[in-house]
Amino acid sequence: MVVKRRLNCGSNGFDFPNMIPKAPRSSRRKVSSKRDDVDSQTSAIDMLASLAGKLLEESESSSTSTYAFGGDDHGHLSGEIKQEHEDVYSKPCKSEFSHQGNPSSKSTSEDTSETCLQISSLEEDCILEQTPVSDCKRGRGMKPLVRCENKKGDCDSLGESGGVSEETSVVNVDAGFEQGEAINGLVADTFSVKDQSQLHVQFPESVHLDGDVKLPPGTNGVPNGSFEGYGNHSKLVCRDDDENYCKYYKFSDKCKSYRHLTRVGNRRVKKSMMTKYGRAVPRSKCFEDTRTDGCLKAFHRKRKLCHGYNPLKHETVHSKRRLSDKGLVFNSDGGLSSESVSNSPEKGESENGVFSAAVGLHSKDSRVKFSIKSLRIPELFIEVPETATVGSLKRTVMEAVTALLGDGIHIGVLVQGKKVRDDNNTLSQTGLSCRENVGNLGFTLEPGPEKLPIPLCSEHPVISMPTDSTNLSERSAAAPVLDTRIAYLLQDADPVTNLGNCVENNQELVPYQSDISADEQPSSDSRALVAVSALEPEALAIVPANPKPKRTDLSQRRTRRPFSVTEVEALVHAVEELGTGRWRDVKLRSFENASHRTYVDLKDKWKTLVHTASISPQQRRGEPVPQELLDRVLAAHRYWSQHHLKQNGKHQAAATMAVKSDPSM
DNA sequence: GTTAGGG
DNA sequence: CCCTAAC
Repeated sequence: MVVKRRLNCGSNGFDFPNMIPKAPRSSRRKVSSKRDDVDSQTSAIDMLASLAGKLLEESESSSTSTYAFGGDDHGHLSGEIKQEHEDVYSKPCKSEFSHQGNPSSKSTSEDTSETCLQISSLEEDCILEQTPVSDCKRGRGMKPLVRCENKKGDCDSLGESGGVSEETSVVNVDAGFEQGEAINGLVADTFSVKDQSQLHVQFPESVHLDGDVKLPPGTNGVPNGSFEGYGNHSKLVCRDDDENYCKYYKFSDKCKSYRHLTRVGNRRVKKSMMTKYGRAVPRSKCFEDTRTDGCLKAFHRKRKLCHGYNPLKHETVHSKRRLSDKGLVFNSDGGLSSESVSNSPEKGESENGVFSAAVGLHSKDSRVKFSIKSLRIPELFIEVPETATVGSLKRTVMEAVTALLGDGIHIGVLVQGKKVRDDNNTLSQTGLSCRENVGNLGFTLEPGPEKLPIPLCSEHPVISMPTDSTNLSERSAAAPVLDTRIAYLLQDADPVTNLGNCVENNQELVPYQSDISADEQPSSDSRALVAVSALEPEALAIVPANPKPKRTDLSQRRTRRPFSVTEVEALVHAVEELGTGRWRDVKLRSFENASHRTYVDLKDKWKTLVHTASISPQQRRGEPVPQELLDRVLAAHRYWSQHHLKQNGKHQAAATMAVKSDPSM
């Protein structure tokens, strides 16, 4: 049988954690009062659960996986998860998965009595498919195999739809990445983009399951990884005993089936509904905020919530792109680390991530022909919230790649490891006229040079090591406050000398926004993004092939970049001296290097500061601004309000005087 | 291009 | 942060 269920989660696709039922419906209602309307719909999760339940019911003694659910007094689930190492693909599913109400299921799986639950996230929709194992083995994008064992019947969905009362929930997720790279806890393996590009999917520590996840001895999984890769499959085990987390987000509307079931080990977690590069939230669908802290409410209030607006404070999708081990790392928490860029496109290094510029160079007559096999996309590090769906992940990657190749990226040329900066030189002048140069030519993808960010300040001189790819995620995870998006700085080293240096500037990058991207990116040359190793003519077309990234709507709005206290202080100070109404001067005076702060921004910020200072502290949100600063804001505001009046009066008076004294006027 | 103010 | 009007 093939149970195909469209969850209509829009671009959200699946929320794996949410696929695991965890609490009795009764208790869940407590968590979410708006679930009633959901119950009427047979959720895909129920389906999943039932299948998994069946499966596990039968193999409960097999102890391949034990997810003991237990409910606490609050209806929370508790339990432990043990990793299952059996390869679901190498092994036939052991359950019959005959789902009630879907007798047909048996027919298809009759021969083997094996059925796997196949979940495909396609395009805008989420599709759950219950298919025979054989189908499960088909190489498709993402094929999570879900097995659920629901102990104590806490997995109501399981029990309900599957008639199973005791089982364990284990979601085996076949990452489905090319070549079966598995998502592995914090770091998913490479994601092949055009064979060579790599995409590392990182799940922030914050979204990892807490210590209740037990890994069997010998497991090399990440302790708190929500995904543990093994072989070609990543297993996702979730445990939910935290109501808060459960309530964190909930798809409303059509996405009700997706509830966040995982628990986060600590509160440093940033939850995100949006991806950096794309949307974790379907454009046409919104999350239902069930929290009371207003954190999300504020977000939700944004009218463009579902239209690509990125609430940075909730962002956990960290998109980074870097040049192999020494490249750039873009991350969503405002950081961009320009790791030492390999300036020597040596051949044969593609395996370990070093981009190679294996560009075929042929010299015929006076013509030089290039054959670029493929353009390599730099490593893309994308940190997504566990609530992100596979579909959104795909889109995120796609958008990231698209953005990379968009007009925000320029092509750089490397000859013998050196960047050719003079575009006016001929190839022969550059040394590209003979066969000896084959292999010495490289191309890089780099941000446009026209917009170079400038160091804002040195308050957060965070420097990460080139290979410290996890540092960013850790740092973000460790961010004490949800919206600790600091205004990072950037060491604007000379592009040339920058090569080989490790530089991080925490400029926020929004690659999918070409304008922003280009704007934010530090020195261009140091940010060579990609190099090539190529050879397929069509690959070359990649660059021009993406003339129109989906940024039409995404680039509409700039990324929100909350002012840091430091910035506020600088603003206040400037206004104190210059007064309001001279925003351009304020900008030039104190934010000249903050390319992302326009004088309009400063003006707006001042406006909000005045407002903030006027309201009670309880009503304030976001990163708290020292009262001292707010006091100064009010003082300055008052002062200049009067002062302006005086000035205006003077000016008017002066003007009047001038008119009167000047007959020509 | 700036500034001011509403959204 | 966006948009627009006004200068």
